[in-house]
Amino acid sequence: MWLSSTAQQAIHAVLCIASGADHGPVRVDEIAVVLGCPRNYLSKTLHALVRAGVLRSERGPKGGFQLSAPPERVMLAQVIAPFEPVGERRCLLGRPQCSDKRPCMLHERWSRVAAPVDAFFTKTSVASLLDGNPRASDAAREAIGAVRLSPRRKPYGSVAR
Amino acid sequence: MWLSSTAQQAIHAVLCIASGADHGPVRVDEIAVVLGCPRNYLSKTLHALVRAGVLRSERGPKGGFQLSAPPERVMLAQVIAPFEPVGERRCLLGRPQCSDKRPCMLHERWSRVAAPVDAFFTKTSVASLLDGNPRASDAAREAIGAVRLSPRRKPYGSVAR
DNA sequence: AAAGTTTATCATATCAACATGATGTTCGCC
DNA sequence: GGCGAACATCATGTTGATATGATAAACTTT
Repeated sequence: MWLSSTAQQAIHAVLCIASGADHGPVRVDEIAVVLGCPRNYLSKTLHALVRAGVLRSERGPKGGFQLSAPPERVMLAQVIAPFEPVGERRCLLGRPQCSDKRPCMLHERWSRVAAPVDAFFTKTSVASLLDGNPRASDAAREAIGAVRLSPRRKPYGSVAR
Repeated sequence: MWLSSTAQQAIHAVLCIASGADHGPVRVDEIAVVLGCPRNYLSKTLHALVRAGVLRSERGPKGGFQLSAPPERVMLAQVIAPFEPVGERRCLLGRPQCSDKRPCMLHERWSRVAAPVDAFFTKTSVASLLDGNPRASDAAREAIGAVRLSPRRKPYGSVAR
């Protein structure tokens, strides 16, 4: 249930990128280490976010990924949209015809529960996650593995594992 | 996102069985026609529900599937449990360590949205879906394809498509 | 006991998500 | 211009959910 692992990866990566923004672009390899996920697969995921207009990427030295808009304006829904249908109507029985007009037996009750979930994704910004959350701010930041890097130019391939 | 197609199938099938209860056991083939799904795959799904204690099955003529408890006591959570982790803690970032003690940046906000979803599944009974729902009762019943059968012994293979 | 109906199960096929490795492309820097 | 750093992409592999077809097992009726 819930999000596919790719969508989770996308959110996690975007949070990494946003939290490392003051150091300039963040590289795939850094993110991959933090997330503990395969580099090339992550690369594909990030590129999908570039195509979706959420991120900007630059190649070459000093390259990497950045948010393409201030974090206040980047919503979780945008981040997971390329990987997961967000507001799309889903019937718990899988009936394609299911709608407000032609509801299934579960439709009304389910809608009341599902709507807040949609709202969560469309209304929660990346910024609100970074600095919002008064309690557990530092702990969570640590927990997520905020990119504290960054003696850039550290010896290539020195994976902290 | 949401339920796997197998879990949807399970809910739909259980509603069929419950709504056809007064005619005795409901056969796989009938359900398969209503759901428009492959017979053998459905059979496997239903058998999983038998193993889970949600259904009882009988073989041979006059056989089929029945609820193993009155519909008031069969909750949706039980129905989807064999196919989908229900109350299991899920972190939006996929961090296994994520918990109330060691929350990720999203944990608290997400929990507030996710908890009602869990509650929906654990608190909604099959019975409440069949007769509850004052409005749209008949329409929904029709829409779901309630098993109105049932001149049992209708010519085998007469698919109403 | 034989025939017919129904669920149970096994072997296998298909497809999409997830993942890996090799190679191409663009950029900054000397 | 040439080198190396970084993203981009391609070909391929792995895995699990979904599906199919054949066969076995259990039951009812006669």
